[in-house]
Amino acid sequence: MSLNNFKIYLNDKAGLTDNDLQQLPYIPKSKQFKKGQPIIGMGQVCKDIFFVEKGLLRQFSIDDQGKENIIHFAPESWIVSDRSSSYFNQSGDYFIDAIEDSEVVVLDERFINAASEISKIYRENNHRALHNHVRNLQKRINLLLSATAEQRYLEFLKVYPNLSLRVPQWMIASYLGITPESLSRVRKELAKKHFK
Amino acid sequence: MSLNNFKIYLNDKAGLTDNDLQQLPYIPKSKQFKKGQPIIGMGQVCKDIFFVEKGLLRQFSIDDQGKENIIHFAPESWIVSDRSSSYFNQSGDYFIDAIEDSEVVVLDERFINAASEISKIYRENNHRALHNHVRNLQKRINLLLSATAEQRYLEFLKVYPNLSLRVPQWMIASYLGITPESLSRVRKELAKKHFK
DNA sequence: TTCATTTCTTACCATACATCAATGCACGAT
DNA sequence: ATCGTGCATTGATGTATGGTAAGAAATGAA
Repeated sequence: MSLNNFKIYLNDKAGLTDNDLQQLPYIPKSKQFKKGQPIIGMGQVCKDIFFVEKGLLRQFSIDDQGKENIIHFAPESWIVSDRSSSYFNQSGDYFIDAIEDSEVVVLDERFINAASEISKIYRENNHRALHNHVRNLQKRINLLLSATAEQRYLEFLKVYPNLSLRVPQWMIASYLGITPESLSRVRKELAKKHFK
Repeated sequence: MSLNNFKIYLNDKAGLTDNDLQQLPYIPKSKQFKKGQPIIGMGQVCKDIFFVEKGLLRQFSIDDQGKENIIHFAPESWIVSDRSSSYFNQSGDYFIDAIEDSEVVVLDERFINAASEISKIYRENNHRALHNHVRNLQKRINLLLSATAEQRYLEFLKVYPNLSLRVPQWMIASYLGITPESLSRVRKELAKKHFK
């Protein structure tokens, strides 16, 4: 419960000084989530931002055929939220749940608004982070438009190093937009290549 | 050169009052671009935002095999920019060019920063617009992960109504992540279905 | 207009990935 | 240990989309 990662985030990424922190309405606490436990469900309006102190979350949608599509993973020190829902007050299109037992800091609207009021730096960093998010999403779109399953898998390994062992393969497959069977074959091919 | 759409944008979408406008360092002018003319090239650092007063732009990247991938189209009153490049001062990953003869308002860093300083509403709207952008990108990823070429084409028709006749089919195909030949076949199938 | 170039369509075959089904393996519950 | 359940692998086959090539149609230039 030490919230080390979160403190680093507040200082380094968010840019909030100790002085700023004292002006906030409250200091966020973390919540525990068990493996498999939902953090938000589809259809809920979600105004919170989730900071992952420890563990691993995933954000995904479920399409008409009932198939899960994983938008992204969030390991330690990453942030997730259903921004579409939070900003437009519409019911969200996404689920978030825990892949591992996780410790998550929940930042609600009040906290975020207060931090934005208090600190220009926070505002700017927030904006920058959003731009970075857009950058990543566009890159993902590019890959989905043009890359093969193998290329997308290799990119996944780059974007999420160390995650390939923590995430079950069928989830990775879902993230890549292929079936678990296909991913298995891709991995087999890659293994073959590396022995040559 | 009346900049009607742009004025509507400044008032309605950006939320800048007449008073705000007078405080700005300058009032942006529009530039003309001929069909096919580049607006920014890959590798350039781009700190500008482009508002389309009239005409039609596209944003795209070019992958290793030299294939163009269209990220999105921007008809009248839409905005494009290479946000990844503008915010991180890195060379951009994208091209923007004109699909039709176009009239484009170029908003540079100075303008955007000034407007952000002057108006809290502008800042908030800007932020909201970014969130909306993220929402759209995520939706696009979802489609690319799970939908067939036909479903993606139907979605394109919804997102960009009236554009299917203005954009050459090979560009639509590029946006959808399929070949022009496949799009041709998809359209044929759809026509067949509608006659029954 | 006429000619040249680009875009669209169609046909045929190739390929990547999906689907289905069977098997094996790991891990937790009892 | 034993069973059950979910996950990963493998093979056989199906299907959507890609690649190539040719001709038709549209567009643009002279």
